[in-house]
Amino acid sequence: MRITTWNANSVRLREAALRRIVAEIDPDVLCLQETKVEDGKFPLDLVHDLGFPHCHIHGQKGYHGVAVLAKLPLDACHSHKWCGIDDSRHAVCTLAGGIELHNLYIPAGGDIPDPELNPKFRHKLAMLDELSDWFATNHYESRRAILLGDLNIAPLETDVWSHKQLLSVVSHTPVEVEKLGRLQASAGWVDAVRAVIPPEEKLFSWWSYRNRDWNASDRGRRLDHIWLTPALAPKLRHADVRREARGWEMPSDHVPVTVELAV
DNA sequence: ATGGTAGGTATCCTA
Repeated sequence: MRITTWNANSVRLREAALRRIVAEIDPDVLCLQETKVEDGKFPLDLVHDLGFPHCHIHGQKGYHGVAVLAKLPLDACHSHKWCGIDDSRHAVCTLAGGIELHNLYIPAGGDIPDPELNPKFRHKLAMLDELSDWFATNHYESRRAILLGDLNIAPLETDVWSHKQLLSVVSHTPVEVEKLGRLQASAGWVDAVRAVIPPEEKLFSWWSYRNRDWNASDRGRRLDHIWLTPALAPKLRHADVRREARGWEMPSDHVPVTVELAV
């Protein structure tokens, strides 16, 4: 089973990219973030045409929005609200075989890395805390589950183009990395991509639109992740971060990240 | 140190 996560940055503008993801990666489950569309306007015809008869969409007008597209049936689809804010940032589905999939879009957190001064950064840290408590309380460590999505944090030094220059840039600050570590510990989540691609290698999944030549300057960050609970980790067979997708026509600023599981 | 681009919505917010 191949599972792909991709921050589409507006699903309605990415028909060509979606067709390419299906043609070149062929995921069984495709999880999207930043769909930026309310459910009534989600391009369902395209989803079915792409070969996904099943989906769980959870969107809102203009901002955020997550979706799970699947070749096989999805059970117990629902969504979560965090920090008392009704943003569309989390979709949950159970895959055939009883694997629970959590598709997350963590807040980017604004520009100022100070929770006192910046409510968006405060929200980001608070959501990480709530998620950590929730996964620990519900004993996910003993379950078969997948947590993936745009977590908007690059935890390792090799997950950013310059560790030193990004230490006070939101996405790589020590306080965020510590809280992401706490979330990872909440169920013993295994970073599936880094289990395949050595942590010593630089690896990015996002490049800003603001760089004139993203490929040459290569000022990227690894913001998109796929994690597995310990029970599922032995099933991991392959992982792929599709860097070339950043160079496609009408690209998202994020590229697809995929794992293959022997289930 | 600054500003650069993209997307959605309504002319400014977010990333």
